[in-house]
Amino acid sequence: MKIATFNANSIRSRLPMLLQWLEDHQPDILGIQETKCQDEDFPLEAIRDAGFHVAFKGEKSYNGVALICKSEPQEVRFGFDDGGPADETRLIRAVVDGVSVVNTYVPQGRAIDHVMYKYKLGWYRRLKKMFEAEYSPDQPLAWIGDINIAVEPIDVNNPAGKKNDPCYHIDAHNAFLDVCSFGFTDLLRKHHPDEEIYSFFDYRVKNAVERNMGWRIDYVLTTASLTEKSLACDVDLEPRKMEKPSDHTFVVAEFEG
Amino acid sequence: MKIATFNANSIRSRLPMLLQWLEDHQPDILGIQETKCQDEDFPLEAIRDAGFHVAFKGEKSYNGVALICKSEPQEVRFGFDDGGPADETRLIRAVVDGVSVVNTYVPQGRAIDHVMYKYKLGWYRRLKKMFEAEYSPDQPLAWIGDINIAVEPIDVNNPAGKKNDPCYHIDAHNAFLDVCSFGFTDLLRKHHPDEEIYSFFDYRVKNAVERNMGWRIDYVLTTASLTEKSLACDVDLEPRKMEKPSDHTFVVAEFEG
DNA sequence: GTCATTGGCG
DNA sequence: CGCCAATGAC
Repeated sequence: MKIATFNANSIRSRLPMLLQWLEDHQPDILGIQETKCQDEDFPLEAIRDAGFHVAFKGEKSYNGVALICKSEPQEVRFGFDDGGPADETRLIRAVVDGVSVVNTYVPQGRAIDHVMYKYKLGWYRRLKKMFEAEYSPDQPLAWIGDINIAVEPIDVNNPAGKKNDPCYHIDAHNAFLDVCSFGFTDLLRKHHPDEEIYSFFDYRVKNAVERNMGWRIDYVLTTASLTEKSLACDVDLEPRKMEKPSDHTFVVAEFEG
Repeated sequence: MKIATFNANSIRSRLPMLLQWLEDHQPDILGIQETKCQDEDFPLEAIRDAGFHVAFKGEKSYNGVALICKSEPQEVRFGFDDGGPADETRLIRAVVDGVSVVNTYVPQGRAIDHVMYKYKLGWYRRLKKMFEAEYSPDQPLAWIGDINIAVEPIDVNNPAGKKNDPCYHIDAHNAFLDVCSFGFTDLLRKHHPDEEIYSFFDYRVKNAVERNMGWRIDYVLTTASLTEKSLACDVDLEPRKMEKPSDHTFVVAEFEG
């Protein structure tokens, strides 16, 4: 079984390469973030024609999430249900082949003194409550997506210079680690304890991929039963090197069975 | 000798295909219209590297003309010099290998009840005066470019429906024919008296090229001494069929010697 | 439909 | 740098 995540930065702009990637890698579950399109513009047919089911919710210009699956996703739900902003275009959940999947596009936060950063930290608290209320660490559960946090120094180029970045600030680290305490393991780090592997490279940094100047902010996190079956987890850098890439690339985890 | 014209609809967007076309066809003179770029952004070096001289004048977003030549163009001039609007980015003249060349991007006219249509008709009158004042029908002279008029019913798909189009209206026909009375021969029509051959296909018409639903609004017109040497004149439809084409394509005339 | 523009965003 | 949006031209 293969579970992957990809921030597409516009699924319409990335459709040709996405279809190629689906054909080449045949993931069982692929979570997409930043589809950046309204539901009526979503390239549903092309993805179905490639042999996949898909559930999605988007809006004009911003956000937008999708789950692309070999099997039909069950119990598809969008957003929070806790009385706060639902953020339905940032959170999609489903059950696929008996595995619960939560695909998130966590708010980036803008700046640590910005109201959106407070919102981001709150988003992690709400996420933890959701996991506690609706899931168990004993069940097969995968949390995937663009979580907009690099956790350890090894997860970002020049960590010392990023202390006040909303994606590397200490409060963000703690917020993320608190959700992980529910029972999640970061699969890429499990399989690559010491490697500077990044999943996002800012367009504005020249030759960022070649110079390996990026961030690891896209994750596949799993509870124990899945973690035990995990065989590998890697970033696929090839799509980031192609023509007209997303600024993010794919993180792919492979499991027994 | 080969003289050609091409409305590029952005020379920067069309640069790869233009360079390929230059390499393949090696024109002696190619007039470009709608370069749509300021002079500092003009892809001068790429064209020189392909083995051509080039003279050009453009502006941001709109208009822009160029002459791309095997030999260095002499006596290069831009625009009218009659006291009216010079329109320097719509008219370029030069002498190349002893042949006088006038490359025009005539105003489209918007609509027959629009002030720009009056301006277009006036433009043709100014053009005739320029030919009369500065050229002779006895000299080798080529008037090339996007003239934004289809002259005969055969020059446009569904002529009956185009009577009120600023590119097919009777006043436009007369304005154009009056300039031709200076001594110009329409070379494509000379070599193809009965064929529905078009040089422009609206992007908005689906499969316009395959259905041959277009306009002939790009011309190579010559005075007698050149007309006598003319061996062929054709529209090259291939560039219009490629990826990301201009809405216009090349008209190419071949001459003895 | 395909250019170009400006402006917002990350 | 490369998405998005809106607008204008043809």
